[in-house]
Amino acid sequence: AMVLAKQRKTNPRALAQEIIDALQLDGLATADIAGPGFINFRILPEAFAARATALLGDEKLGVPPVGEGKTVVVDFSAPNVAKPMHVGHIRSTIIGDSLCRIARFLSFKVIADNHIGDWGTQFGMIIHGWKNLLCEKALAADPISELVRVYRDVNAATKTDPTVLEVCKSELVKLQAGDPENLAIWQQCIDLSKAGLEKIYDSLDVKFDHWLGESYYNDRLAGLVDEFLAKGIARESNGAICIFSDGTKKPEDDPFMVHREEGWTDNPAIIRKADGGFLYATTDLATLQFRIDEWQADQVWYVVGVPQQLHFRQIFDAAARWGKTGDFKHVAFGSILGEDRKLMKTRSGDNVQLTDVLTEAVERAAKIIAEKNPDLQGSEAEEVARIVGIGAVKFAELSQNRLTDYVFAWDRMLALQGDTAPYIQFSSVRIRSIFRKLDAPFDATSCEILLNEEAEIHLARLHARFGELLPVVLEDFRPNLLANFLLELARAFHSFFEACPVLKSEEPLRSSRLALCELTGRILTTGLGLLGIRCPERM
RNA sequence: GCGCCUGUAGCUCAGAUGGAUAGAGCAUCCGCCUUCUAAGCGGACGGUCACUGGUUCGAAUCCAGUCAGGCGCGCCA
Repeated sequence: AMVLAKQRKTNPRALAQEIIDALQLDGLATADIAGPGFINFRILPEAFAARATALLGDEKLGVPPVGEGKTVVVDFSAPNVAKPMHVGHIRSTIIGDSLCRIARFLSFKVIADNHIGDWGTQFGMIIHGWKNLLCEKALAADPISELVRVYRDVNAATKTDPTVLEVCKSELVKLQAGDPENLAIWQQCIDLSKAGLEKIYDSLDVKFDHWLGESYYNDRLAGLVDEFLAKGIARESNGAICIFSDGTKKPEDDPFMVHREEGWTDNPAIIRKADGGFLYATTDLATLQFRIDEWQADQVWYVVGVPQQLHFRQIFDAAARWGKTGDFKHVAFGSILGEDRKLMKTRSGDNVQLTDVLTEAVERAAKIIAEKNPDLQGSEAEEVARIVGIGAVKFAELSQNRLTDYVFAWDRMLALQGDTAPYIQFSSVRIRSIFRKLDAPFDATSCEILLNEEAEIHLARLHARFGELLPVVLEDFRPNLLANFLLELARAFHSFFEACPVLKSEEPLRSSRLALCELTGRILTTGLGLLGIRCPERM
């Protein structure tokens, strides 16, 4: 009551008492005054019990359909073809997939689009290498590695021999002009790369609705530039076609202005090079147009690293001037740094590959399973190792704030102890174990939840929070809030598990506790599912 | 030069709209398996929230400045 008391120039504690006297809490809570004028509401256990009981019959677990009627396109992962996915790609892929799952659960119509880099200048080198350096055997064994090798060798050759660079450029020009041979090579590269990518996405349990890469928008780019010119949004400068500031914003808020030693100066987005080629910005604008016009997108979320922030500010600004309206968000994330605290560069080549991380994760999980639960054998043990290992990697990523940079470290990414997915999965396993011991089928919908022990009340309090939390997660695109909530719920369950016997308690307590277990299990598995993490039956 | 992100326990990190004694995990130490899976539970230890000012009854949180790290700023993506 302190803020209000100040406005009214009255005593805060007295005002708090007035407020309390006027309230009708109807057995929902008690209220009392504390400190300088806080009003503390204590929700009664009966109120939490009623809430939890109601949730037992709710498919959506109290989550409101805030996305009803809205279409959102989520642009994430977007690797370049003919290059392996390294650990730097993991954030976009995992965060983006999780946002898709959460948005769907909140009743958005979600379109997951993998905007792969399948039309870059790198194809000049790849095609030249394909024609001259390709080893068929190596290509058959591991296509992406061979493509990378070829690319690297050509790239190295261009450094020493300028004629190689010229040849590469002419291969690129031929490709862009529609030369059948080069197009065929290009198409093969795409197909081989996609097959490799699909394998990783399968193991990560990540799915896309579309794979509309850069090449898909090729034939729209020339028209787009013409339109920007005709509408006066872009103009020629030094031979290139550029979008400049429209002068409506203060320079410091204008993505088309930059400050250098000499003062504020133009910082245009280039949509056509002096040589006639198109760029990243051109493709992105064409892509945005397509998503709005063809897919009727109300929102577009770009799950792309923080270094591209300026690019997206320019794209969104240009789109607005172009008349493309919608709610566009750059869901930026911090960088994964190497041991030297420098950004992991794609071109440095010695980055840790994503497949190696995933393989190692599953192996470490398998080792712990063999140690902790030797009863698990064969294919079941392998399946559990995959669920636990991959889950741990995903959770390591999703449980932290997306904007913080971090130094890649195996042990941190692969931790299976502590605040990790396995901790949460284990609580779900304990719940399933209880239900396996049950002699008769249990129907929670006809149960009433009773709360007496502190551990029970704590559980029910968390149950009530799930539905409130999920919309907040999407407000700022912070799946880590969900991850942290699930840790809290799992922690609360483990405490409950130690303190409150379920099967050995007397009715009606037994049914109540079974219902608490069922509700907890449903929220845990649903919540982990929204992070793209599965729960095993046993572990 | 200007802009964006980050700075919290020995280490790795949480801390939504400003609220009361700043939280987890790892590590260290002490307890708990004849009871539903000990990948667990209970407890201890550990902090000038980078620094300096300001706004406020109240600041890790908002504002200004300083320092440190990362990133970005015309024809790559």
